[in-house]
Amino acid sequence: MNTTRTYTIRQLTKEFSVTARTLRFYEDEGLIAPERRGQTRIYSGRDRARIILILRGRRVGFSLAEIREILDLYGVHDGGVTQLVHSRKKFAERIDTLERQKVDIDESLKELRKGIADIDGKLAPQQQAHAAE
Amino acid sequence: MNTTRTYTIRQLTKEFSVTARTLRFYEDEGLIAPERRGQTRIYSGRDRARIILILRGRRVGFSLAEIREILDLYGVHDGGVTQLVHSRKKFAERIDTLERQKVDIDESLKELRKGIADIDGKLAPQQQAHAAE
DNA sequence: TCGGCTCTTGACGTTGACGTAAAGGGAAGA
DNA sequence: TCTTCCCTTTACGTCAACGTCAAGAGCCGA
Repeated sequence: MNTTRTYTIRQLTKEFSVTARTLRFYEDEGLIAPERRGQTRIYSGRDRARIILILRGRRVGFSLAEIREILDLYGVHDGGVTQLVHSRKKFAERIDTLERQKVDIDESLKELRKGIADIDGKLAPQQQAHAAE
Repeated sequence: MNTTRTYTIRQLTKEFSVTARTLRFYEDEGLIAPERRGQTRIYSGRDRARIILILRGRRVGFSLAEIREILDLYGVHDGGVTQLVHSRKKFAERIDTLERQKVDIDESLKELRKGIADIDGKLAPQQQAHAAE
């Protein structure tokens, strides 16, 4: 396959709508480690995949420290049983927080939809044909 | 009903596991406006309800500025049609971002569960009875 | 009356996640 | 060769969301 495909920093900034500063910052923080051609960074498909995970983790509210921890977990699939059990626990913790978060989101959605319903009620006291956008 | 029930700052900090500094900060930012008995803050049931909304908004990743905007929307149920339509649009925007966020969360959950499955695979190559915690 | 507790208002400090400006290198096209 | 990009590092700046003193007021039981 094209596991040999590489990317420049500029390509990735455009693809993901982030600045070069951001990608360099993630590198400083140890979240990615692109190779170099001379000075210039060369991002592999693996780097790109990690960036996708990082950005999604960010969108769901994880801090970069938490994201780094999760990324590290994916790498530790060797190591002893103790390590594996520990990693499993960490994964389970993240799953729990995300599921709690889904509940919060559903609650918020309920509130917001109630807000819309209230408005629609005041917006169409007599008439009827004005539901969808 | 007991709409007359009031709360001290200390009670609320304990109930919601936040510091007094946080509640005062939210007041400075215009998110709540408790009354005063002399110098001391007296929180009403309505204040408490707003705090619940604020904390939940925070958990789902809204900034305080966004939360304040949403809270303001709930107050503007008067005003002209233009206002109402504008509020409705804002509500709809928030709903959209939350639904996109649910997708992100589901994606993350899939990844994390895959991580657990991988670990379980390496953790029990021969034996079978070792699933739940 | 005196600690001790909780409340208050400043006001400066901190942390995370970058933004932004300065100064320079290398390649490519006019 | 000169200008123009895009790349780099270094380093100080910024913004949100509080934390952390400092200094003082009010009240309550001993």
